[in-house]
Amino acid sequence: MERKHEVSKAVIQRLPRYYRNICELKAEGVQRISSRALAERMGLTASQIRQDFNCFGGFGQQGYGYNVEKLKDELGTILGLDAGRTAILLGAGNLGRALLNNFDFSASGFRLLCAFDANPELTGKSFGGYEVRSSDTLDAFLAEHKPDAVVLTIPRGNAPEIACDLVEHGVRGLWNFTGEDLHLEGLGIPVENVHLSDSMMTLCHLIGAQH
Amino acid sequence: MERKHEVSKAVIQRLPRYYRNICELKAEGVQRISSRALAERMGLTASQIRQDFNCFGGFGQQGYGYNVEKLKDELGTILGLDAGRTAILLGAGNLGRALLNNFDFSASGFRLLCAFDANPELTGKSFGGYEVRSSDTLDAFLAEHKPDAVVLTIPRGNAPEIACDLVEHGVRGLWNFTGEDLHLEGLGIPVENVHLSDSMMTLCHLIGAQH
DNA sequence: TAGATTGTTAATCGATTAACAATC
DNA sequence: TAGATTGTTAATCGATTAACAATC
Repeated sequence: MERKHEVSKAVIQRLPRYYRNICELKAEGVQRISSRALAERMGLTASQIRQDFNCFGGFGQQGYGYNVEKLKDELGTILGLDAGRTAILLGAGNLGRALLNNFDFSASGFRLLCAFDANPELTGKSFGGYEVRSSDTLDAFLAEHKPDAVVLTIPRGNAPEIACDLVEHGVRGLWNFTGEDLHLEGLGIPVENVHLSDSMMTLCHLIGAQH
Repeated sequence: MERKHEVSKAVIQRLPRYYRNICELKAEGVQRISSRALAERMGLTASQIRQDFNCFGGFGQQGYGYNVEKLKDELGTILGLDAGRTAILLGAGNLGRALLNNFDFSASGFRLLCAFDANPELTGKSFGGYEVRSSDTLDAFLAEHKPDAVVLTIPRGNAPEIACDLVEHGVRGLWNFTGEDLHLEGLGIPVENVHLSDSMMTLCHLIGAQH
């Protein structure tokens, strides 16, 4: 279970997809699966799957394969889905409200505590069951509840300053939708910069590149 | 401008990010930039940038660097943003409506024609200026307007069948939000499978992996 | 036991980086 | 011209695949 050396970024980025597929298998009632069968299902090679899993210590069994239930638990633990992480959302505009209303935070390992917005008209309202509080109360909230992560759905502009400020107040990770890439790896703070348009542009390119 | 051999997936996935940064530079009034300066800004190496750009033919100038305006145009053309692609959206539920209301399709190279939904209560309504039509009229619409891409925001379940059906009706690319990975590369159809939760799970893992 | 499939080492492949001649 | 910076080839690095001994 202890990982040897550093696990490469390529492997880590495949973990959620593994987890998703294993959850599907479990839902389908499958109890065990070989690297070969999983590879076929996911469009990977069996070798790669075994290499990837072994970054975190072997949890298969020779001659048998992988127990689906156990694998799901192991992957969930590696991803930290059971670590009880907490998050808040900053910026309850269109995008922020869409996430509050629709995104299943708990399925991604986070308990969302509440949202914050500078617009006083939103204060006290709720979306998706999450209360919007005044930005004025943010610092006090951070000090008291120490959320692990912040979902940044504020407009771009002063995003870098706000991000630094959050980190200084103890925030340990950012899910950044501002459109402005943030890089706090130097501070040891992971950031996921989300750019939906990147994937749509890639599609645009690939459509043109069709033979 | 003609590309030699096949351009690797790694390069293609960096294109939107290049484009974004070059647009920012142009907005800042910068007229030329060297691979070195761009590398510093983006956290890459100058070597990689030159290699990447040269996949599509050199558009720099020795001793000078890259002209920002020209680079923006070249990257835009490579991405196909000026190719006049069209798209429709299928499934005007919460997620579909959030995209209709908020996502800037034209900035990603697509003119969104309209949306479709099976729910008759939505027929005729508009979101973000896009009309929702009855799914019953979809096939006729596809035959007449031949959109290049479909934004799939229907619930998962029969997504694979619907995807195949769309492709048979001439659709050339999918932006897939159903949560169920679609792989139509075998048919030569590019698909962008979007999983927002993957990035949130990765963040969850990385927060736990902090030293 | 025999068959199957893992864990792990070695080989291959591809992508990134370094170096430098070409040239603006 | 001299200086700067590209385009491109060669070297390095890392990730993927193949192979196989270990073992359930």
